[in-house]
Amino acid sequence: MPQPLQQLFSSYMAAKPMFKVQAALTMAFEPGTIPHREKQIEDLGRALAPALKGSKPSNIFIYGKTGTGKSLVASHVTSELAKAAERMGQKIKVVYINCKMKRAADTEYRLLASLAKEFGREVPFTGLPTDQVYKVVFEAIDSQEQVVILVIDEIDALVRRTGDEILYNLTRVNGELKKAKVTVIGITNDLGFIDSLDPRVRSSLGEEEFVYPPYNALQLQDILKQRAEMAFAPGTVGTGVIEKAAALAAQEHGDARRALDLLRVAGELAERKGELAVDQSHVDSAQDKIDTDRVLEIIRIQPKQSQAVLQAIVELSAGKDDEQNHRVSTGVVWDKYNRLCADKGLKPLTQRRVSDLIGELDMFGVIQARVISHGRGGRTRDIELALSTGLTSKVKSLLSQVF
DNA sequence: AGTCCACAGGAAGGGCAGGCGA
DNA sequence: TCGCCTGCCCTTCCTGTGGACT
Repeated sequence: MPQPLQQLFSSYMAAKPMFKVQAALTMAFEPGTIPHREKQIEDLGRALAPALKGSKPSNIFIYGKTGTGKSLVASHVTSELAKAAERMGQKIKVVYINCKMKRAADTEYRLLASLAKEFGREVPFTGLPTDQVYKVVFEAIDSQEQVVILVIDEIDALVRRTGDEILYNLTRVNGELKKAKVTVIGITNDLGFIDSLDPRVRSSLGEEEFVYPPYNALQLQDILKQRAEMAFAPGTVGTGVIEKAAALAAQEHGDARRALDLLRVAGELAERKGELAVDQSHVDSAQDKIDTDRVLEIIRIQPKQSQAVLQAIVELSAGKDDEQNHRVSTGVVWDKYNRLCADKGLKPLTQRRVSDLIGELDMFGVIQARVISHGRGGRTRDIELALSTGLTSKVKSLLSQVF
């Protein structure tokens, strides 16, 4: 092995470690206390307390933007509840399901299959009629006297994909159960979500509603201080680092997840450079790195057709500044995409489908597509790349590897 | 006020792969 | 092996629409 590499490894091992417990800077980590969510914890606890007497708590809906502590509070309160129940000899089972988890709970069937699994029943990945899976799940739940608290995180993702029938069925489940009782806690970051539901589902699921406000910069600082103390070795966090990470995250609608990511990545960058402490410049670099990594990862995992649509948009945006300065509309993208497909021997999709793919890319934040009417020029989307110049070139080289 | 464009976007359904029980 | 069921991706067909133009 070459000598420089040996040196690198030795100095890496000799360096004082920056992190004590790096996991403390992730959302999944549960700190003992949750700052600035005392009221929300108490409210939720109060709402769920009837379960300790064996009665069914109201169904609950929790709203709040990303990183406002919804999932954290829900998991904290439900696990404390489960502990209390154990102490008091009451049977409470908490099931947490995240609907954004690919291939776990993003369709009605998969959600039911995951539920069945939680209760120790195996259901094949696919193949069974849905009503049979419902039957398996209901039987499993009703196998003993218990209160089941079903926490469905990112519930809007599930409903968007599969419709609200599943929620209707879940909220009506109590009529069919003899021994067990089921309470549903729905968590979403889509504030308009409940309005889009069937009125019957809305009234039964939204028996209690809580809205979690975003954190402000000062609150984010408290959260970061608490986590940084657990995560970093003493004296490794420079002055102003926490304040800066908190301020940047507060600009993005008070997202605690973002704040934690910034701090963690800043620490990783500093450690990789072999520095003794994190300083404010590392937070800036972390901001860039997080954005870049997220976008590139999204693009990388897109299906080929979606990548081809993006490639068409990238090429059109590149030619936008010179003489033609044409609008990039759905039709223009579709033409370009068709030519690209012909070049690469890819079977082109219909305009209808491409229109949906454009919508998806917009949702991911890779492009910006606004529906706009040009009068007789028709109604279409105005499409532009939503990437910084540096990122655009990285995206280009990523796409050129694919095509 | 009416027309008309270039789509948006909803609804229905086809075809496929994965998986079941008979 | 066959018939049946599912999710997923896609096409086909359709109605709806904002605003420039007549």
